[in-house]
Amino acid sequence: MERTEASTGTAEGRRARRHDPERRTRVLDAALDVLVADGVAGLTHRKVASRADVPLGSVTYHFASLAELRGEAFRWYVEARSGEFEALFAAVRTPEDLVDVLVELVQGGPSRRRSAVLGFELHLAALRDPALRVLTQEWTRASRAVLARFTGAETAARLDALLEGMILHALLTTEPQSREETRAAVVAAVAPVSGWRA
Amino acid sequence: MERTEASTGTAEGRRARRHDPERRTRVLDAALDVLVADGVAGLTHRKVASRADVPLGSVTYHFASLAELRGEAFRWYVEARSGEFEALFAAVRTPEDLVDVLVELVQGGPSRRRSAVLGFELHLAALRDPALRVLTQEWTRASRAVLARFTGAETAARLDALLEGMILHALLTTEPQSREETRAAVVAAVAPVSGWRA
Amino acid sequence: MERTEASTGTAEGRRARRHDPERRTRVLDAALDVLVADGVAGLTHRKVASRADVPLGSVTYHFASLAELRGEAFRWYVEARSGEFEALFAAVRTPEDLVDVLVELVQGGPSRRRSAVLGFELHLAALRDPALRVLTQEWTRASRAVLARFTGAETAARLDALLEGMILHALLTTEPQSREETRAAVVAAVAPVSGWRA
Amino acid sequence: MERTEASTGTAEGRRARRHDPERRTRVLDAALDVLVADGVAGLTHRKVASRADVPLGSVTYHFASLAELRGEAFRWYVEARSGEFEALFAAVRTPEDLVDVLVELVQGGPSRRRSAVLGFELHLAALRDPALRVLTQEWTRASRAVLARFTGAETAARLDALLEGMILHALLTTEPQSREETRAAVVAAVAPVSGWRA
DNA sequence: AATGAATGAGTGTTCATTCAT
DNA sequence: TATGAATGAACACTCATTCAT
Repeated sequence: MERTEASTGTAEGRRARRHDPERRTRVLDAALDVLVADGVAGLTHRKVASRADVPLGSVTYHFASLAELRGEAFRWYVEARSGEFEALFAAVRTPEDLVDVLVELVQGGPSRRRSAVLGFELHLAALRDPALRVLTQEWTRASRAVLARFTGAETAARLDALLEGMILHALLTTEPQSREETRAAVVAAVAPVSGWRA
Repeated sequence: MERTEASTGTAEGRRARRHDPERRTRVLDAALDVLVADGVAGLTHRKVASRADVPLGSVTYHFASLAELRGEAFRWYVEARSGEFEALFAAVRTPEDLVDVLVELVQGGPSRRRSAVLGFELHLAALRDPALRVLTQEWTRASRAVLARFTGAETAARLDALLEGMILHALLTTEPQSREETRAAVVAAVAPVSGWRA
Repeated sequence: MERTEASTGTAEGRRARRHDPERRTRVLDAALDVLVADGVAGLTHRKVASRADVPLGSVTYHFASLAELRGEAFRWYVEARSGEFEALFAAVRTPEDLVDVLVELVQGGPSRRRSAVLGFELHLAALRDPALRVLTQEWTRASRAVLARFTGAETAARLDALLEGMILHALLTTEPQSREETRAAVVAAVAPVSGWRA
Repeated sequence: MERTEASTGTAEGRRARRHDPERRTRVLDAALDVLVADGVAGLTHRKVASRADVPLGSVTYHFASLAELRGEAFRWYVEARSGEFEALFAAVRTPEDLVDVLVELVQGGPSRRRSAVLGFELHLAALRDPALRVLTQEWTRASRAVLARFTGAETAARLDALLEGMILHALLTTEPQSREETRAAVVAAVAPVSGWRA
């Protein structure tokens, strides 16, 4: 179904091909929009259908249950975010570069908010849904792996925790931490790095 | 029921408190139980009533809306947790004591799980409900104040973030961090303390 | 109950007498306010209590049931309105006076609206509640009696119907009838009066 | 059910109408039954569902809110009644015919009661719901237009008001007006007709 | 006499899910 | 393949009414 390109030369095949995956991802994107706006609690077939501008039946057709829709949406998110995360560090050459990127990660404005909110929604949902825990573990593993390339595994783990906490606080506070404080915290967490590896 | 009539002060106190507070706090405790078990999304009048073993109408009588019930429950939790948190550090005399307490905070088993889950539920809910943000700010302020007594304000802030992140990871991971790693991370975060203050 | 003045010379009787009726009528007035604002369907103990600024229990204490409250409120209204109606015609000396008063009755602005709305609420409620029908009959009898003093019984009946219909239309229309049309209609209905009687 | 499949035009027509209109109109009829029996105040989804013998969900599916259901039911009623009203006057040839029809309209027994009750319910509800006022205006316009064909606009308006008032009184009184009195009132209201037009 | 507490019935509405087409 | 119709369970909330004090 996913790779029958050779066999789907007919008009019908092409049409189906053209419609279906487009639908699916549009629905998943809409689901993420709803998750950002209303949280896991507010995710409903109807809201997703409305936001994706597809019939209600289309959502239930593509996703057997709401749990599946939620899971697929979060999977879609983790994949996308892992890629972005990876990309962020592609240009890091020096410890200073690393710090810059990490500070930007925490202080990142509204553009980063969506991603951060989805991350915490996923973490909290995973607390009760083992199927989602696969995703949080994958995400934790991936992000630590990226950090570990520069800092080693142990520092990566604590750095990861620090970032998570700082981002959560940044989302909620009305008096945001100054860039300097954030930088100082990041530097302190990265500092113990004995040998630079990038 | 918990006090004999003879011991309950004034007539007003007796009349006003005969039925109410027992009910109210029992309902709030039940609400927290539901929040731990099913999250903010799963908080319903019915579940709370059932767990508190009171009629449905009793919940809606004491709390005008579900939002109010949720808010009061979280307020109740923040108050209680602030007290516990404060108490944890009462016996801290040396930097080593401080580290011990913090490690215990992160590694703390099932007993701490309830509190941690409620904390994250509150944080996520506060993202969308300004009324709850008052509580997260109060909680953040209070916990940092306690830490700052030993470490100074700036270190307290980053320590707070680190703890938050580590606790969140601890809740979700299947391969918990070793006590040594946790200790190392905490020590590193506390280390910059120039002058000990306790 | 209504005429024990001679026997209630005691302090208790006096106190009850002094507090009770004040409360009662304030509640009844509040009930009429609610009836005007929200209709018979919207009449609830709580709304009445709130508008009268008395405790909920006070309403249920003075009126055994919602039906009783409704009935007493309407009775209060009919009594008051009958008096006003009577008074309106006190100064009528000539057929021209009569017409003036009737036109004013129909065209009467917002001041008359409250009364008109209550009247129709009562009529419609009486359709299903025989207890209220006593009141509509009393009101119809009283208003016709007043009119009949000037026009005779038969003309009074049709005049009454005409007024009722015109008032109802006036309440609902966006393009109100001109004063001249109203006057013409009233004159035509009064005209057949062979012999003037006032 | 009312049409054989062979007679229902296009495929689209058939598919779209297989289930829906039967349901929808059955629900609307049931809603009118409830309105007659219990008034606007007594209109509930559950009563309607029960009377229409459909599941509760079916009512909320077809009508997004109770207000919509109420509005659609009244619209349905106004359309039907306008037709009936129109038809009543189809055979009118002389002023005497007109009077006969009008008298019948007022004196009309139980058969007319349902219609009259719905009319007053609509009028009272329209007092508070602007959406319904569209319907009362349409109904007033339509009925006056019919009358005006025989009497001219101005007489039609006052005739309309008179009829409304007489019908309302007829609904409520225990001692109904005699046919002769009704006839006399109608004749007097129609009399001013200068030139007969039918 | 007066009232706050309490409760169970009932309301409008939302929703995930199923199913016929 | 895709979707509108349909449904029954559950929800937050309102309320008349009862009752202990």
